[in-house]
Parts: sequence; C-alpha cells; structure tokens
Amino acid sequence: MVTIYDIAAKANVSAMTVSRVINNTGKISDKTRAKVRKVMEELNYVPNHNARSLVLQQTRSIFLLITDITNPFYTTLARGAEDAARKSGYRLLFGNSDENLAKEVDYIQTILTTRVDGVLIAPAGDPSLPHLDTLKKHNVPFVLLDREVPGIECDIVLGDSKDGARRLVEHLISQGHKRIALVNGSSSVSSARLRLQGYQEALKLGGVECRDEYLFEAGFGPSHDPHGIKCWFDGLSEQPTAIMAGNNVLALAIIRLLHERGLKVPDDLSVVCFDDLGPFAEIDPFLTVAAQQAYQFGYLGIQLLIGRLAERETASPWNKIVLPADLLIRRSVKRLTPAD
Amino acid sequence: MVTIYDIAAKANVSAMTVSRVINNTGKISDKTRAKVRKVMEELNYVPNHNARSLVLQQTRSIFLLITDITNPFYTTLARGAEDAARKSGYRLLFGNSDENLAKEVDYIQTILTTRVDGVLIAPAGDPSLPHLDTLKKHNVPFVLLDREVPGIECDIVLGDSKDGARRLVEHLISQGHKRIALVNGSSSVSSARLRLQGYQEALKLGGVECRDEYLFEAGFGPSHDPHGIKCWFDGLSEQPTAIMAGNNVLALAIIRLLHERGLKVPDDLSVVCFDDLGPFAEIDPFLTVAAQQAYQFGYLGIQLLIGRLAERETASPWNKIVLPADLLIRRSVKRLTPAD
DNA sequence: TATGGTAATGTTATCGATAACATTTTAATT
DNA sequence: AATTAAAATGTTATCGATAACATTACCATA
Repeated sequence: MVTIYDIAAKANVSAMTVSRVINNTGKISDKTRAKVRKVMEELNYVPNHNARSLVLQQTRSIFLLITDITNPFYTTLARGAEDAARKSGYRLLFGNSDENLAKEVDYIQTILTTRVDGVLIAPAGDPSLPHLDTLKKHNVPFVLLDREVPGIECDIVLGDSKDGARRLVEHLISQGHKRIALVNGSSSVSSARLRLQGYQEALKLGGVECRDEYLFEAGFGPSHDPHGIKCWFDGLSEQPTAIMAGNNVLALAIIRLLHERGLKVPDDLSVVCFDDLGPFAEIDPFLTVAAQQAYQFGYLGIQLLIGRLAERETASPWNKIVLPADLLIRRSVKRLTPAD
Repeated sequence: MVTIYDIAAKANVSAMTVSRVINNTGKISDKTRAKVRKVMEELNYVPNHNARSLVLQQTRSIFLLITDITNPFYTTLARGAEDAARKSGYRLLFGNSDENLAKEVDYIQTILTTRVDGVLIAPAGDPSLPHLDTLKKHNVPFVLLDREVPGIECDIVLGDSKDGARRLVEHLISQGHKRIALVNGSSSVSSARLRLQGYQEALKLGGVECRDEYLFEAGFGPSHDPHGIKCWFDGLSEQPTAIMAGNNVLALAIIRLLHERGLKVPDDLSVVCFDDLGPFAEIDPFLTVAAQQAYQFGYLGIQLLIGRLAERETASPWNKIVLPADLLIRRSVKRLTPAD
C-alpha cells in the first residue's frame, strides 16, 4: 500500500507537506501542491483511515444498528439515516441485530472497538440496558430509535405508539367490533407496551370489555416462533372478530395463520396493524395500518446525533422527538352489523 | 479511552504482556494472566481496532455493497452474507449504492481507506468497471454478486437470468399470450441483458413475433423515474396482453401504472417478473415470478470471498456460481382463449 | 545591506497496538 | 552448587498518519 512517505519520497518533500496537501491545512506553495498532487495521482494514493483516526481520535463515521434488516420500516429508516449522514459528510455503517441480544452485544463491541463517533440504535428491548450503559461508560454518544429503554437518558426519536394503537382500535370499534384481540411484541419492548396501553385505552373509552385471553405476546422479529400464535389462536374460547398486530411482521404471521385455518380477511376476521408493509405490499394495499414516518426516524436521528457530536461537552438537555402515525384505512376491516 | 498501557501500568507488567493475554499468544503464567484479566475488567478495556489493524495489516472485516437496501432481494442477500460472515468470525459492514454510480464510487473510497480485507459487491452496472479496476489495482479481493461486469475477471455469484426469463415467457406463451412486452432494467446491467435474451429466445422458440415497441428500458432502482414507463405504455400502438418486468421494483411500477389507467391484473393485462417480492407481499401471493435464492447469493458470496482471503497468493481459478431461479406460478397471468 | 516578519517546509513525538528480538526467571539435571 | 533449557516477561521498532514545535526561504522595508 502506498503511504504518504512514498509520496513524500517521490515528490522530494517531507511527509508533513504531503499531509498538508491532503488536508488543505497550513501554507503550501502552489508549485509543491501541484507536484504532490501529481505524485498522489500517479501512485493512486488512498489515505489510511485507521492510521488517521488513531491520531485524530475521531472517525467521522456513525454506526446504525437496526433490529430487522428485512423489515421495510427499518430499511426505510436506514435510507433516511444514510441521506442525512451523507449530507453532513459522515460515513454510515450498518448492523443488524435481528432482535437478538447476543448479536446486539456483538455489535456494541464492534462499535466500541472501531471507535465510531456516534451510534444510532434501535435497541432489542429493555434488556438492552447494559449494552447502552456500556456505551455511556465509554462515552460514545448515541440516539435511540423507535424504542425507549427505562433507565437510559438520551436523545431519542419515537413514534407515537399509544396514540396510533388507540386510533387503530377506535377504528375497529367504530366498525362495530367488540371482540378485539391484540397480538403484540414482547412486553420488554417499550413500543409494545405503549401499543398495549393504547389498545386498552381505546377499549375503555369505547366501553368494550378487555378480555385477558385476547392478549397474546409474541415477538416483533421475523425469526420468532409462529407456533405460539397458532396455539393461542386455536385455544381461544371465543374467536375475536378483529385482531390488531403489534407490528407488520406479526400481521404477516397472523394472516398466514388465518389462511391456514381457512379464514378470510376481512370476511371472517378483520386485521389491522402498526407499521405499513412497505412498497412491495403496494400491489394490493389491503391492510389497514398505522403507518409510521420511517424515513424521518433515520433522518432526524442522524440530525440529533450530529448536533450532539458538534457540541460535545456542552450538556444541553436531551431531545425527544415523537412522530405521529398515520391511520391508513384500507380493506382489511369488515363493518359489522348488529346482527354479526 | 483505556489503552493496553493503562492496563500494563495498573497490573505492573509490560504492554507486551497485556497484548499477549488479549491475543492468547506466547507463554503467560496463570498468575499474570489472571491479574491482567482482572485489571482489564476493572477498567473496561476495549481494544482499539484501528491501532490493531494498522500494525496487523488486516481488519477481519468485509464490506457488502448492495444497490438497493429497500429491495427484499438485497436485504435477504444481506442476511445470508451476515450469517456466513459471522460464522467465520468476520465483521460485516454494509453500504447501499442506490443503483447510483456516484454513491458507488464513494463507497469504493470508503472500502479502500478503511482497509477492509475483502468486498462483496453488487455493481451498479457495466460502468462500474473503473470502480472494480480500482479495487484490483489496490489488491482488494472482491466477489461480484448478481451482475457481471465485462472486462472484470473475479469470483462471482449469479442467478440464471436467461433461463429464468425464458421460463417466465414460456409460461406466458403457454397461457396463450402472443403480445408480450418486457420492461427491463438498463442494458448496462448484465442481468438485464440476459433477461432480455431469455425473453427473446422464448419468443423465438414459441414462434411469437418480437416487436420492438414491446421493449422498454427503465432502471432497476426505486428512484428511477416512473414517468418514462407511462409515456411508453400510453404511446403503444397496440396494447400487449402481458408484461414481463425485469425485476420486482419494475413490476411494482407497472402495476401502479396499470392501476392508474384503470386496468386490472390479470383480467385486462397479465404481469410477471423476475425476483420475488419478499415476505411483505405474502399476504396475497399474487404475482407470478421467477424467484431467486437471495439468501444463498450472500451466503455463498461470503464463502467464496473467505476462501480467496485464506489462500491469498495462490491464484486458483475464478469461481462462478450460477443459482437457478424458481418459477412460482400464481395468479397474475390470465389464460387466454383463442377468442381473446 | 541588514532586519524582521511571514510563508514554506522540515523534525520529532505521538496515537494504540504487535512483531521481533532481548533479557530475566524458573525449574530440571548433573 | 553449577549448568542449562524452557518459560515468562521486557525493550525497541514499526504500522501510517498528524500535532506541535523548529527551521529555512523569501520578500519588503528601513
């Protein structure tokens, strides 16, 4: 590999002069600058980022850790983060924890050891607390995305899960539904808890009974066992008329299940969920959802983080951005008549 | 940040001894090892990856550059690459070029400057040639994914685009279609060219006329202007009975267009495409597609690359893996009767 | 022509780790 | 107790860059 010393030797200057040309610092005569530039071209010089960040103590790169790279919510979020980082001249590195604490802790290690300047992270859940504490202990600035973690104070971009869930359920109630089930993510994930609250609130406000057997806790990730949902569904004493899914992945699992059981949506059962399904479900925009502004999550998250990096020691108060969800009413909810 | 020198000082040993404990090299007495380990824990030591790779001249990390992070084909591919890399103890970093040469060249720069050990890359197209030449010039091993680039010899994992396209079109012909259009990716992308060949071959074999006006070249990426497709479609002298899309993103654009024009699939027009639409379209598996083994692209790509890294100087012949596509017949093709 | 200030360039130390070689301990053998 | 090999640890140089300080070159002014 070509180093600044190779350049220096060939251009008959010192390494420091080459460094100055590269970084446009200090005073350099036009003649030397041209000479050095020419040699750099000839030798195809590329600076060694590792060496540079070793001495500079910063990398100008940000790590984005998401929990599910196959979920359009997160990929869209990633696009937003990428655009924002690019605009500010930061390199963005991605990681995918797969909703898995072991993978998450691995990535935390990567983050620490590569000395990135900051981190955007969608935590796997409340048990991510020690991981985030580790980041704090090592003084790595981070912004949480999509999920709060009790015990951690930091900048954060959230969706209004409670409100979104409430509106979904209100919609179901307005269509005459009274037996409404919730298949949710793990209660160790803050957004799942809030969606449950929204669900309960809506039932209460609507004067609808909240039955325990209509609550089922699965996981938000795609690798979570769908068997549990089936057992739950098959064991119900009375079938609900509508199911709300805690996120898009769960909605998928539910619809698969209903399909296996020969039940049609919405004729036999209505389904709604949090999060839209992304462009590839657009062929037939069928599911009624609370769609989040995924792109904004990433874009604003990067902005918060870069702001934090810029001020560094000044301890301005933590920012908390809450993005509303859009209720998109489509065709997966049946209007029930009193007869139903 | 805590360094091995801090550890060394506190444990009353030399930095080298600490390094030996960390890397499990050389001979260390159990007593010192325990002592050093304890201090490392106390101080929350994390090795500095930049410093290490500076002296080791390797990073044990691989870069995966994909062209569309919102496309389930690539995200699934990424999952495969992630799993394979993880299994071999390599760190995987992602980048998203967005089918955009400018972003691609930026990432090439990142790749070179961070001195990753190797690269998995889905090139934006034939114009990526200079980018790949740069990698070659700098001796960075890489594996191409999904697309060949004329002028580049290297390990590669491809899908059987020609065969897949042929089978899609044969299926259309078998259903009585004779006016079959192809909306394809840019002809500067090898897979698009092969899909065109497969299309033409099938028409020929089926004794169906190949009309120029039934060929339209758009782009594979989601940011490509859909306006072009509309103009093309609206300007046709005779409407086709079926359209084949060069990939899933184009299929989406076509279906959107038909929807706007009030045409129903498959009643008014049949549609098929290359690549499946991912799990989020599974709610209603509607589109007939040639599905590729996306996960395998990533998984095998990493395996090829790591094999190459292991041998290093031995110049074994280039590997070329061609993965077949599965024809999934669903409901987006209408069976035409002679009357149609 | 000497003088001083600025422009241009160079030298040395440093970032945090490891390789290569050097030295000291330790324990076994005579 | 002397000898010696192996085990354990230490020293120094190095990776590729930049910061901080040092020096030289150059030009304008007195």
